[in-house]
Amino acid sequence: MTEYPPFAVTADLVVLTVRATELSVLLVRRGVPPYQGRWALPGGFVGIDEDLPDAAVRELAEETGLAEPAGHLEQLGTYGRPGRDPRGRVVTVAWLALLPDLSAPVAGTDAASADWLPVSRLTPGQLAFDHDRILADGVERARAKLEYTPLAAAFCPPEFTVAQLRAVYETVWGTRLDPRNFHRKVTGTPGFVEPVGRATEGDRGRPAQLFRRGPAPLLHPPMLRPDR
Amino acid sequence: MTEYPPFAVTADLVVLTVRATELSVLLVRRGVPPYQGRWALPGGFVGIDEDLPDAAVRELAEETGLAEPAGHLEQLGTYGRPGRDPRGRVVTVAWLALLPDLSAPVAGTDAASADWLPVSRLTPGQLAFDHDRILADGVERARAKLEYTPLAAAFCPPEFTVAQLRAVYETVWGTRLDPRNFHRKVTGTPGFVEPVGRATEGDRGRPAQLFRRGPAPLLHPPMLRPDR
DNA sequence: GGAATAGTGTCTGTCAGACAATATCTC
DNA sequence: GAGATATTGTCTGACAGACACTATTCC
Repeated sequence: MTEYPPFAVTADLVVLTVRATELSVLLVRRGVPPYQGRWALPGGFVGIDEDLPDAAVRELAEETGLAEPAGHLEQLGTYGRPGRDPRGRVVTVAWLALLPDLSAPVAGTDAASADWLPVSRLTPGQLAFDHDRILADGVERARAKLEYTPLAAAFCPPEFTVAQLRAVYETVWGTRLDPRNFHRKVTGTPGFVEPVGRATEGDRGRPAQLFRRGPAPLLHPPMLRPDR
Repeated sequence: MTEYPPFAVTADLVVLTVRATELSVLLVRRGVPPYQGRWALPGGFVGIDEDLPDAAVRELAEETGLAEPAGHLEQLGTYGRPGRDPRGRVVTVAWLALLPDLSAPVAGTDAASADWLPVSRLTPGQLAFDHDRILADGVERARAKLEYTPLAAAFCPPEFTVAQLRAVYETVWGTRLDPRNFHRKVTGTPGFVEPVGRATEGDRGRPAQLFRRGPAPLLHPPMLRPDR
């Protein structure tokens, strides 16, 4: 392999969640140069014998203390502009993870502090490397995928109400949706959600039915985003 | 950089076109091991100072003798399973290109022979490396994108008729579409296509109006694929 | 004129947006 | 009961599928 230009390959993660009406991203504060002290996407180098998805799952587990089963993980894209990392030629494979609100403090094994930050409160140029761009691409991918996949449920706990699911759409899209039309759409699309048979208790108002994520891989017809 | 595991990075291309009612892919016959004599996606190593999109454009130009302007090029995904390349740890960034039918023989600078092969006539396991999988992902991406983008026009020459555009959809999707409903949909969706003001001549039947690709980046509402 | 292809108009069913009405809880 | 939230139902307009019909060319 000495005949081919040597690259380093990293796996970086755009981990999104919905908490308290804010779309938030998991960021770590860098403890070492380059970009020491700056916020960055969690990630790290891919092992020479490690498969790419395995590296992403490993980094996710290391940074969130969470195994993958809940939520959703998919490849987002690969970023490799020369000069994007001052340490050398580093190509990063970025992954998009959608998780329910963990609320519990993020127990990363890394010494560096990690925290959830609302996407709306980040300013361009605030993140290390080209992570602004990667984050923007991840958010846009998530917004688009809510339209034609049942992936919004990945932001919810295993059992959720229609209102919780609607809050996900409203938060990620930054719009308001009519609760009645949304309810009809969600419960009327085959395979989107499945009724659990139980209802919430103790909240204000009429108890809401609980649902689980359904088996449909795609939404037909899609959930339409207002405007556009 | 000696502290990080060394990878080789390649750029591979899924170049699709529509010719004579067949969705076809540009393949090269490998002249050297590994997989000598087998068909493979065109591609090659990324230079140590070369940006990833530049490498894709360069490979496309080398293999097709064509500058990019016509058609469409986007990143498809990155494949890096250990063992996918017997030469060592090679991660490949795959790109999807959609081009009009060049018809002219492919004038690649590579000595290896290159040719267009109908996607439908390839059998699993026929391609080198994991290129079967990459090709399948590319075809699926193209099929999906025809639904919600005006990208079908990337398969057409700069000026085209509604019937030509319909033939693209029918070929890529493998379905038949009602010419009258299709015409209404295409001409009625703002920004999909723009009339040139001239018509075809010399063909059998009533002359058809010519159109150019319109400015809309997305189709709203989408073009619906029959069944599903 | 006949065959072929382009384009328009009509009917109907599906579905989204607007919103009234009802159900069932907490306080 | 008042307030809040969930759920059902109704009306209407947009649009896709089916398909009759007209327009314009080549032969």
